[in-house]
Amino acid sequence: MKASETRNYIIDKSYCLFLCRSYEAVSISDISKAIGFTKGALYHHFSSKQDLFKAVIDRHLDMRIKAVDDVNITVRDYIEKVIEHSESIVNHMMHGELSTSPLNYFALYIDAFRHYPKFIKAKGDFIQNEIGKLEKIIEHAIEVKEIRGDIDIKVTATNIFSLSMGMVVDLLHTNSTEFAISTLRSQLLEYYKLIKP
Amino acid sequence: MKASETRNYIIDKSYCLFLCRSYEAVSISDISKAIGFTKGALYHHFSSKQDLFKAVIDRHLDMRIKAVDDVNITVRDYIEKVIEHSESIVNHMMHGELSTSPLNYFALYIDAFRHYPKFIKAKGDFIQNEIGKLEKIIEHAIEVKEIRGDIDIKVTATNIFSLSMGMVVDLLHTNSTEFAISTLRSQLLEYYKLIKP
DNA sequence: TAAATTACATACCGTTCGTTTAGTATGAAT
DNA sequence: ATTCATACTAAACGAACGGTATGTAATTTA
Repeated sequence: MKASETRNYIIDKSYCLFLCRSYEAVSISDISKAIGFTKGALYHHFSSKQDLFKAVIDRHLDMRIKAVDDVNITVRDYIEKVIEHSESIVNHMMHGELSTSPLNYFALYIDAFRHYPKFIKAKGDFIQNEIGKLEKIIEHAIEVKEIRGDIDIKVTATNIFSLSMGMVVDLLHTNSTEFAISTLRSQLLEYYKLIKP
Repeated sequence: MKASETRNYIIDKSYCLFLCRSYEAVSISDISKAIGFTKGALYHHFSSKQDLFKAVIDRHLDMRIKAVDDVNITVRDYIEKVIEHSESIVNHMMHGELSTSPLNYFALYIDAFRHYPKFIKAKGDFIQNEIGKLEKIIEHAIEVKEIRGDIDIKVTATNIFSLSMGMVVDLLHTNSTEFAISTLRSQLLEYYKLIKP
């Protein structure tokens, strides 16, 4: 098999293991069993366990979650897009080929933070950028009088962002995607109701 | 030394290690070095690593975060109490005797979820209870016309709760307690402004 | 077609893992 | 004074850890 194919194959299989257990809990032997190759083969493609882990994170956790690119949309549309996007992510988590708990995704993020320092910085920048976009959308919405003008733009953006983040805490305990999504929808729409003129 | 004292001493020392690294990453040898006793002594007080870990969680993560007991307060007071309470927790995290990142607390929660099944249930119940209390406070606030009557009580309670949860995401990336707390305050007060009559 | 490189397997390295077993001071109770 | 449980130490257990050295079949290159 071609090297790059095998490499990606190993990364994908390892991803499943790292996702369902922790970095430390997954051994090289576990991985070699899962991929059907020996440890020697594994170390032919990756220089160390950390090296493999970083490759896993780069491939599977670095895909930027751009729910919305266009900043020229209404807040209402933004909310709808965020809900749609959250739904697709959650469904992918829970009902995808490897159905797993959102808790595992959190855990993988934390593992990435701990074992791959650059990742935490990238993630922080991403969030800042997302909120920045949202601020512009809100600013525009005020101009066209979609929402009230007496609100704090920065804080409102943070609030809307926080609400979508709150969903994940929800998911951690309920384990029902339908409930979590419908709750998120209610929360965002309630907030939208409040900031309408 | 008395058994119970030693036991608690071991739990406290182990807590520091489990907090700063993960369950798997902390070995029995690490712990025995930290406590200054041999591994044998450790196994005299605890039957297994898991047993010790559960004791750590019971002692250090089970202290219910009851920011507010009284449901006969205004929403405004509730918000103030939540901020105060969050501040004290965050300060304890970052500037306590063992100054650590909030990320570590998250990680410990996840470890608890994974290695101590009953904990996840207890935590879910606790959150439900907290939101329930908040609902009563909001209900009362509507009656006395502190806040608008046209809001959804359940959703509003969830929203306020989500905002405080959003702070932790903030903390994960900023690492500045002052900023996180002041952001939380702005967020909650902005929301309060929106639900005022 | 011969040489060189790639892609793997096999076998093993020293270390550390969680756990157990046997033994020893210590202090209280009989 | 003797018993006896308690609180610990010391040493070792097999298993598993991450990693490596060497070997070999297959593929590519010259």
